[in-house]
Amino acid sequence: MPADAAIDALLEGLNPPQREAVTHGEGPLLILAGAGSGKTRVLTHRIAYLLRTGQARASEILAITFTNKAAQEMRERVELLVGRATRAMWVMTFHAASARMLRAHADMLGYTRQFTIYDAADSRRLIKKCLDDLDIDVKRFTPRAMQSRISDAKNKLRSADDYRELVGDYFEQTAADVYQLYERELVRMNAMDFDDLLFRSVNLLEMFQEIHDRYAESFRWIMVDEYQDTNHAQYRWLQLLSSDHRNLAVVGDDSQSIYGFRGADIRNILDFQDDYPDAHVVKLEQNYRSTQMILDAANAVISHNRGQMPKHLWTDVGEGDPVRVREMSDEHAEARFVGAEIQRMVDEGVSRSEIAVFYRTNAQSRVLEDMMVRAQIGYQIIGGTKFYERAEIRDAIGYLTFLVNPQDQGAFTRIANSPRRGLGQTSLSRVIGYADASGIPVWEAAERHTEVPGLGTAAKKAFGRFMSTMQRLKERLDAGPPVGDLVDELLTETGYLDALKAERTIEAQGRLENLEELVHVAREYDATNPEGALDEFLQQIALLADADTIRDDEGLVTLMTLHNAKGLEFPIVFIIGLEDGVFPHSRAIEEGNVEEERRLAYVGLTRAMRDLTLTYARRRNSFGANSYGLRSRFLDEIPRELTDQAQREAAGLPAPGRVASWSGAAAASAEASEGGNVFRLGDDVEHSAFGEGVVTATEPGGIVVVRFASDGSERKLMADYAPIRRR
DNA sequence: TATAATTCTCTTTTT
DNA sequence: GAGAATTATA
Repeated sequence: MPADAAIDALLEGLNPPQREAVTHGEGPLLILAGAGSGKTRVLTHRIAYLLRTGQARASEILAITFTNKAAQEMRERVELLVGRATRAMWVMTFHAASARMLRAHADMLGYTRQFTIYDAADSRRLIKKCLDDLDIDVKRFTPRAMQSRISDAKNKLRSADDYRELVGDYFEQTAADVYQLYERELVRMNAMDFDDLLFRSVNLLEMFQEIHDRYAESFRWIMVDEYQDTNHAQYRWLQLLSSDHRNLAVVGDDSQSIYGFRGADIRNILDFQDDYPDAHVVKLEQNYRSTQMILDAANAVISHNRGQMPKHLWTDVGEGDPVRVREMSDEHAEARFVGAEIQRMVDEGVSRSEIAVFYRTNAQSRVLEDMMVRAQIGYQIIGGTKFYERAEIRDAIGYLTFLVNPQDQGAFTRIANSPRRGLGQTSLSRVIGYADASGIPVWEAAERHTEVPGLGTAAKKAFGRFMSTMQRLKERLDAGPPVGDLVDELLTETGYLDALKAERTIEAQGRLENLEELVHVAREYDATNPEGALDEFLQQIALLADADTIRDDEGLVTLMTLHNAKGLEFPIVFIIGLEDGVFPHSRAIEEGNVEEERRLAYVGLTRAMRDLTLTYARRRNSFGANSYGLRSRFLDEIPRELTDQAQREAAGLPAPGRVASWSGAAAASAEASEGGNVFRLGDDVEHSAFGEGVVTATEPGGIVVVRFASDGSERKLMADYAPIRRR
């Protein structure tokens, strides 16, 4: 060990197992990192250590994450340790690294380097088209189901032919047909979907020895984050790159494997030691994040899963407060309760950015969002309807895509008649048909519209105008302008902006603003990538994840799904909708995937640093109809002494988590129909003097605690005598 | 060919 | 209950 002061500094402050992982030299390394055990710290310090000790050069480092945000964070933290050398490293997601390799060697696979990356929606549209072309009933064989089969096959590195050999029933037979056509269409359009990025880069490494050797020799040190979420394609990808030198260090936690539905194979981490019998294994079990109460609750829940790798998370930050569990009458009361609690905390000096609310499905965010707006609490929602899924943004990107990739019929179909140019379904099909028949890019077919059989005079004229605009833009593109300028000009020249302005509606106004935002995004890209090209910009936004849009320290409460919460931490966490059927999700229950849901619960619980509140509702409106749920089984897996229910019972209150008995509910509704003075948590009330408020607590003796909107004050009132009524 | 009206799905989770 | 997809109408 070199007695270098800089190296000592690097190891300072690390606990013994962390230090072990950082200083491990050559050979496979498995780091089992419990939640909050400082794995990013270990990874970044390991990279710095390898450089400092002269074992590795920066260009030999490949560090893989799942989201751009995680990659960005890792890059920044490594840079703090080693400075500029970071630039020579590949610190990025699986998909970004794959795309980069594929761009360099696209021609080897029959693609051009301008290939389009299709996101899930693009891919589904193409699958729909394939189904139509094959004359398959999309009611029986939904594009969605087909997409999931195809994606599943690709994640297992099965080509259409491979898949066909394994086909069992008629459904799979059909899926094989669709897969085959879909694949052919993708190649023809010079496009790849997300799964292809991995699949095709594995192809590349397997088929071309010299390319394989080049990358395998170049990346002598490979590090992988969130290894428990890798799928088979990613597994093979890593194997191809690391089998020569075997310097593969993976970090993960089997208890946090939550992407099985997307093909992640938990066996990758469970079997790592079988794959590499000489692997060095380090367990990080000291948690630096949460209180003991929170950890105990999380440990208790996860212990109901079978076959976990044994580990004992512990902390020395202290006992902390019990986990709060609250029952609400419905999802609105639940949202109001969360809002009132957030307001109370903010009044006590908590920053909004310290608070997060998690839920199982994106649909649950709506009620919360309504509440946050009404309560005027600043918030950010991660995921759901995404910026890049809006029609106008997709149109703009469609234009850019078509400019870059003249073979992309999907992009062509999208934009040719947007704004309206009198180019309907029929005319577009004729041009595409001509392109297919003559084996030319659709761009060229549209240019040669005079040769297209069956095209009317009006359509020919419209195509002429449209394509001369596109040609002008293409020339502009070839001059290599900043991407921001190009987007701006494109929207003007194509008449897109004028068409929107002419609408003079509020929606159109919103769309214009969104497009302005896109121009802004492009200009930011230009600023950070002075050499950047349009295809790279397109790749970057295609591979953007929801999680990448999370902003820090903006005084905003963060609302997101439990999946998006992985890897994050917040001092104060609310998890809502803890009902069987919601969480665990009904579909998971049906399919027998409750263990994955439980891991998701574990992920959620362990995000909280000091304050954790879990809520559930007796009644919930889903799909337009009321449904009555039971509290989540996960709640019952938390020992009572870790929650505040036991305390509240001791204080003479009915345990709030247990009021679910329907005698209580019946009594409450009877009271309500008589207009009596029984108030429940989350009720909106009106006081003749203080105005509107919400019930934040009830106490024995008919006392209710009400927070008033007017001044934010909280007052205890006698329900029977105070001048309040339910709104 | 474009719009308006009406019928259907749909809700897990996402790189 | 909302959005997309389909169908009817101009």
